[in-house]
Amino acid sequence: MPADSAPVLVTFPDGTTDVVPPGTCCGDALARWRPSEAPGFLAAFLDGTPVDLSRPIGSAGRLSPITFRDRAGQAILHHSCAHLVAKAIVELVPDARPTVGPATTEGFHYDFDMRPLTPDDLPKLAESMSATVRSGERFERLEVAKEDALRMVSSNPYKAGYIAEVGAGEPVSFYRTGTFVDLCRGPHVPHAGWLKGIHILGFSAVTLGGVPEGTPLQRVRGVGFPTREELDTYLKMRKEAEARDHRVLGQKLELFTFVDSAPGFPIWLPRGMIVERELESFVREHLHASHYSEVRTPLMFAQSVFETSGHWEHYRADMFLTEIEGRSFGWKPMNCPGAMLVFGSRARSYRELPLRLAEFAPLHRLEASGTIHGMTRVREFVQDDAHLFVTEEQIEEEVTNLLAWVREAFTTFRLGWSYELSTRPTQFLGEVETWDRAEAILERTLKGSGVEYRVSPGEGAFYGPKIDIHLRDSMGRPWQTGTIQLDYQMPRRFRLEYQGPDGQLHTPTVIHRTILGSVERFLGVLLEHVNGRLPPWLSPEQVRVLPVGERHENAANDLVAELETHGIRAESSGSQETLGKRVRAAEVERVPYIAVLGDTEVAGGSVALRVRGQKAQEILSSTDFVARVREKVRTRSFDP
RNA sequence: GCCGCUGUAGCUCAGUCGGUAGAGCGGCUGAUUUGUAAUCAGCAGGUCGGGAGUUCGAUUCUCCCCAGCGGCUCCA
Repeated sequence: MPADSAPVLVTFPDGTTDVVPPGTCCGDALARWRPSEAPGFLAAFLDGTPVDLSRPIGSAGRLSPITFRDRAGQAILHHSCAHLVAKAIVELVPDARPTVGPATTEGFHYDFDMRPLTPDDLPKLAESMSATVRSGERFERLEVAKEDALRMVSSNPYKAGYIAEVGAGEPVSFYRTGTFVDLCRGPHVPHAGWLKGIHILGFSAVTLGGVPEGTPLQRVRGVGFPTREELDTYLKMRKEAEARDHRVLGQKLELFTFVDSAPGFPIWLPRGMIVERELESFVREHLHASHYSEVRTPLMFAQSVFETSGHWEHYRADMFLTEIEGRSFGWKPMNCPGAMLVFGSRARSYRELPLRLAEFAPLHRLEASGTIHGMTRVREFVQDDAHLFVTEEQIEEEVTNLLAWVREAFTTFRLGWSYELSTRPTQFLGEVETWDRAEAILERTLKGSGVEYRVSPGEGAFYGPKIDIHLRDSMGRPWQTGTIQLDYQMPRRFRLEYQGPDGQLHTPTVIHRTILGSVERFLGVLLEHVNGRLPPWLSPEQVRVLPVGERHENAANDLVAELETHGIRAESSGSQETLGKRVRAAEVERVPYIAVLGDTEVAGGSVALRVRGQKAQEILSSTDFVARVREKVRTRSFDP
């Protein structure tokens, strides 16, 4: 009996086994194992490799199902959606040349070399895709020899390029959906009927490989779900996320604004300024406890300072430059040069180390016009910045303390964050050995602190490796906030020295670090995270006092005065409007505490308290109320 | 910076097939004195993003610029 006609032993994830006829496909084998769940299987792992359900099982092996609940399943479904988009595009624009269409974290995109898309194309694409979904056409795998594959894509140099990367002698796979055939590794969902929840989110031009002068490709972005209902749920969530946009909230809550004549330069409004100052106070409290000193250095320096720091060579393109009496000056994009000058302002002893210099100065960076984005990407911003001058032996302890502060700070805001270790870039200062040593220290510290982190090779600053902290906004876009960077170069370039216990002069190492990062960006992300409902300690207005009627207005004013003497930001809202309307206004304006005063309260020296977001009221004495608000603010409670 | 789209009152938006614009919210005034998410009425508010062109006439059509939005790239 030939080997390929012998029954095959299949092992399932629960350890059970089955013997199936040769040539049985993965889908059928899985259906025999779990008949009731089989309709949810969209692909399979065969010996750990993702494959189509239609893949025949060649020899004994482990088989497990993939569903949309699995990360891998989502990627497979999303990628299948990308094929549907490509099919629709090619039908609409026959000379469009598809390039790549990967699944992404949220959905998928597909890039095409074609004429620019317009909004009018979208309904046509949607109609075409839904016709394919209705047809339920199968995703059919074709395996061909490399030479044949190259012939099949002769009109598409992009695809030919991908095939060229396939090893000699290896077969190349294509997938056919109806009349559309696309080069693809697979696997795919069994048929187009799986893609009822496909939706195009938008399109845009992208430059191939990030090369600005390259041919722009048209990128179609989308999401996909197995059912229409799941898509609707997603779109609803997305709409809610859009409503939490910090640019909208910032304007509604009168925190900040922008004008056309200062693109990328935020205007902090009075209420926003309160939040900004509270954030700074939060940081300063920590700085004080952790033995930092605060300094303030010039916003501008002559070119020579930036030549010394290395910015002139490595960062000039992103700096605002100006000329003063014929001399070239630059607006500082970072605080480090100033910190170096402070350290160098007199002779230093090893007894002063670690010397921790904090600075909250405004920084200016000439960000490209297409990149500025609300408060999260601006041209002028303030960081909770500091430079720690240390001996090499002190680095690890300082970085460990910083990681602890990261944890404390972000936990206060109930924000989730992630770490990224960025290593030596192609353009760098100093010696490779120094970089290796610095990278090793950071890695050791991260491991020692027991945190998860991702490594980004080549993404370090030009003067040293760094640990970056990332947050995500309401739309899931990642933003870098904090950063901890090691620097052996700048102190040397500024000829900084301290006298060691050995009587010799040594060059200190510097740790550049900011935890919240830019206060602007941080507030932007935070606003989206809390949907504008800032914790009481950060709220510009902490208490709104509402007199029920005219005769309660004096009592309301007295309560506001009482709150203010305790440092609580309170305002009363007169009685011209109905109580319902004023309650609504306070809720819409995200005031954490609403205190209503009517006959009962005035008579009893109490307030009817409505906590933001909670319909239920509570009657308590005004003394207790004041104490409660004070306590929530003092402890920086997240919830009111 | 690149590609596409958008730009009408403080905000959200309608409208003008080319004949200089309207609503709701907000603001102001008045009436109402209200018990927990929108009381009623009146009034004010716009060189329709800026500039040029076509036209008897441009907010509307064309071009240029500016800004915003979505991506790309880059970054705190």
